[in-house]
Amino acid sequence: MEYNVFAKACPSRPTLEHVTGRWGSLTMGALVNGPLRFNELRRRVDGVSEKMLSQTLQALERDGLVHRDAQPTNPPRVDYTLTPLGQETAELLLALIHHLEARMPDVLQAQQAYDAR
Amino acid sequence: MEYNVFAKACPSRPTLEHVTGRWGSLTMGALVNGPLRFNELRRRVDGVSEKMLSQTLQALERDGLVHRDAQPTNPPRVDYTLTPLGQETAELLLALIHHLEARMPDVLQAQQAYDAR
DNA sequence: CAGTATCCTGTTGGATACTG
DNA sequence: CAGTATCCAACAGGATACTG
Repeated sequence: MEYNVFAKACPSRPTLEHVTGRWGSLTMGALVNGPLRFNELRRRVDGVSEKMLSQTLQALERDGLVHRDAQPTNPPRVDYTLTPLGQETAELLLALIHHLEARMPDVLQAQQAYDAR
Repeated sequence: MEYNVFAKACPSRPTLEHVTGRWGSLTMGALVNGPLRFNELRRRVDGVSEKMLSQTLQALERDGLVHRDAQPTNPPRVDYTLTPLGQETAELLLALIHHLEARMPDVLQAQQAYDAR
């Protein structure tokens, strides 16, 4: 069986969207250096709401990319970790992110040229 | 100057969203093997509407990732190409896409285990 | 062919309040 | 702390019709 993300109904497409989506990519990226708790993640992923972070983590957990470790203590403590598959994925994502960050001067220049037309 | 996509106001964040967004990633991926015309792209990126493809291409062109080459003929002919920066970016994106496609069996298994809880 | 314009619906997603 | 529940505004995005 071949998976092809360019096909509308391929099951890989939702997963790609979870990984590359607005909050998915930043969440994966934030976890690449080790486990984080819910509110630590919220602070790292600047701008995310509780609701969206929760939804994002659930989708990534369901895809087997993130592992959720809840301690039944009071107050509760939940650590989020990348699974091995998630770690590999996050590293590819980070390569993309770092590449874009490094080339932002070029991007900004292109935007100015475009807007000046 | 340092760019950091995890910061809410960093100019790199919109660009990351263009590249990784629902249609951006597929559009970049479709162009990695060479130029395509508008309707060729539409067929490759299964499910995209004219409107979204047009918007996506404009955003990517503004970021300097895609080059738009319009011939003033009748009927019109427009070729979309990746810029050198776009080509580098698309290759990193493709690495991610291919990795996910290859690991989809693991993902589907994780989803089933999650849903069975 | 390569779009743009318009309309309209569904989803995204933020704010707020509340729970274990 | 780590969420869930609810409400609502904004926007994404599809369908259709039209233009150069």
